Amino acid sequence: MTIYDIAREAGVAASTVSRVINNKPGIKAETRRKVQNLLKKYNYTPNAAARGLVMQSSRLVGILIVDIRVTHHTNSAFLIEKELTKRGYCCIIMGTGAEDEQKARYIEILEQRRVEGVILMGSMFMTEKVKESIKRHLPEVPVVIVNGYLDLPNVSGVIVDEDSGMEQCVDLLWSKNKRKIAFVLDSSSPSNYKKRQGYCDGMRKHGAPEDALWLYESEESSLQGGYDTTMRIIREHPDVEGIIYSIDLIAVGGVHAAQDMGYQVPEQLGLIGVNNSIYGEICKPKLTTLDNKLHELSESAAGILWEGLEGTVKSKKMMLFSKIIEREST
Amino acid sequence: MTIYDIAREAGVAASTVSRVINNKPGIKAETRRKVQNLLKKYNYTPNAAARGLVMQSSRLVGILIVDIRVTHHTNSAFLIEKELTKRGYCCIIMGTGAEDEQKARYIEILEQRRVEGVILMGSMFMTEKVKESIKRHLPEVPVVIVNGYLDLPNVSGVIVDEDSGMEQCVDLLWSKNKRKIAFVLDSSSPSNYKKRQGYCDGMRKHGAPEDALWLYESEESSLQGGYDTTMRIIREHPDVEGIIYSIDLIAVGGVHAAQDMGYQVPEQLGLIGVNNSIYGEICKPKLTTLDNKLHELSESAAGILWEGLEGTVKSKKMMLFSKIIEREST
DNA sequence: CTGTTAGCGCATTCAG
DNA sequence: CTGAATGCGCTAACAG
Repeated sequence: MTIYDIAREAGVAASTVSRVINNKPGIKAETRRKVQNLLKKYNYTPNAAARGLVMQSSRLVGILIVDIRVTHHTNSAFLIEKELTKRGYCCIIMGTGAEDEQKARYIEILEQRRVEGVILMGSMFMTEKVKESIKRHLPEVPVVIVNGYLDLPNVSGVIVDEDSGMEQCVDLLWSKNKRKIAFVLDSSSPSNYKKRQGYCDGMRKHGAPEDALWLYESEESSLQGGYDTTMRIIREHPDVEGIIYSIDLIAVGGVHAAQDMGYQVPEQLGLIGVNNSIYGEICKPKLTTLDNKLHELSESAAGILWEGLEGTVKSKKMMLFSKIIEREST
Repeated sequence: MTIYDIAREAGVAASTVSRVINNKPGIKAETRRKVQNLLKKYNYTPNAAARGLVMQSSRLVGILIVDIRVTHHTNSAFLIEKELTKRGYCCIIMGTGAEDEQKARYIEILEQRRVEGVILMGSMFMTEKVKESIKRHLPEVPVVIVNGYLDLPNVSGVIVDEDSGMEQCVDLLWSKNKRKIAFVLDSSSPSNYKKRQGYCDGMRKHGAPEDALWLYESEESSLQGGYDTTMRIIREHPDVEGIIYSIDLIAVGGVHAAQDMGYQVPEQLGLIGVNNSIYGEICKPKLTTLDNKLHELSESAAGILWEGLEGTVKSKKMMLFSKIIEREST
């Protein structure tokens, strides 16, 4: 069903139908009514591709997420989608996969769809290949990275000070007389490296020698990964007094391991996660966590993208501040 | 940058450029090379809207999710997207919101984008309004509902026997000498009503009188909701011996409430959730849960949609069987 | 092997 | 107030 089909049956020209569809003024009430009836009768819906082609605009925003199973990313996407949908844009969410190749590939796919704005979810998009792909395929379109940044004229970033947040976590444990503190990374991402850096800085600030920096990496970013890694820490350092994890989920695995090994949490061993996620609330004892302000991050990102969509595209960098939520595990 | 721009600079016709782009045979190697160089030089990418318009095909599949924050739905979407992307389709995921109006609205949006297939995630899409909207806007396109079904010629459904699964949960508690069993609903959805039905049937099967059917509804589908509802149950029925919840998350809230009230789980009070989610593994004691076969459900849905995309569209109905994962809470 | 032509469905001139 | 003509970027049929 096209406007021509409608036009023919209504005995008018296609342009008249188009005008009715778009609520343009200057149509006789009777004609309008007649066309509208036909529109309804045939459940006519305009073809977005054709319309986008002639209007030179798609009203499409792409949201790229490395792994849509990751709760804190979909939570964020949810907020952003709500915000942008309210403002008349159509959001399409896509899971890219972790490979750099794929992330770059999806940026090209977004160009093919001629999106007018892009949200990149997470620091995992801070790579050279992604940067190159944006420069190549979307040099004029506003792009906002949630918890990341790339130095390009059309790319903005909203980041959170996870490094200094981590320092505060070290401070917190230190204030509870925990001195032997390990750090566990769940995966390789710029955000996680920043956290690790914050841990190291915090430890050094308190005068800890280099060999007191116990750095661990979990095999996988899962409950089991956190469990296994914590077991390893306890085996290698039975005198450990505190462990900071790069995300809540593996921290919860750590809580389980500590309990299975008979360590009292928090008296004997203080545990901290990151994200202020539901996992920390489910856990028993409830997990102390670094709130990295996901909600505010998303709202800011949506706001900045909105500015870019409406006005002139420019690069912007914004920082938010994390905050410790102290619960029962410290 | 269009094929005309490329054609002009290459000194050939646009159709030649098109042929090169689409790897059609019958182009002199030299011409092909010359065009390809220009294509690369300008980072040319075809406009999907224009191509879709002339080819009468979008290679687009829409995945509708009521709330993209719900883990078991995004997990499912992840699997489906992976499957369909592998097969050359571009998946766009959208969060519709819970209102019936919105769900129907998004179906229209999918028609505008001329998608070639649709996945509806969850039984929440089993409503008259959605059915009407499909009939109106997508009567020819293959639609697959994950854990649901609508009686329309182009709609298929993969469902799981959550009702009989629930009966088994009752059996399990009964076998542990729990007789006073309550049931908690986390939200209104056909899937949840089926679960409730299964609970009722199970209780009756064991000869429980009607007034032994303790039906509860949580204010909200959250940890807190499960906690509060469980508190209410304990207050109203201090002699309760078992509680079955429609999803893991609120069951975990129940575990917390039971512990806070000094009930021994599982000795005194047996608790069961549904979904076999990570929440149940985090929880202490670990939650017994009804595995509703999310993974298989998703794979089947992707498979059925694939058949519809490639062959003739028809309606199909498929049933999978749930299975109890017994852990520490029963 | 390549160019010309037409048309996908729509919005927007410009006439009338 | 309405119609005819044009073009958005692309592919395909038909010539040559």
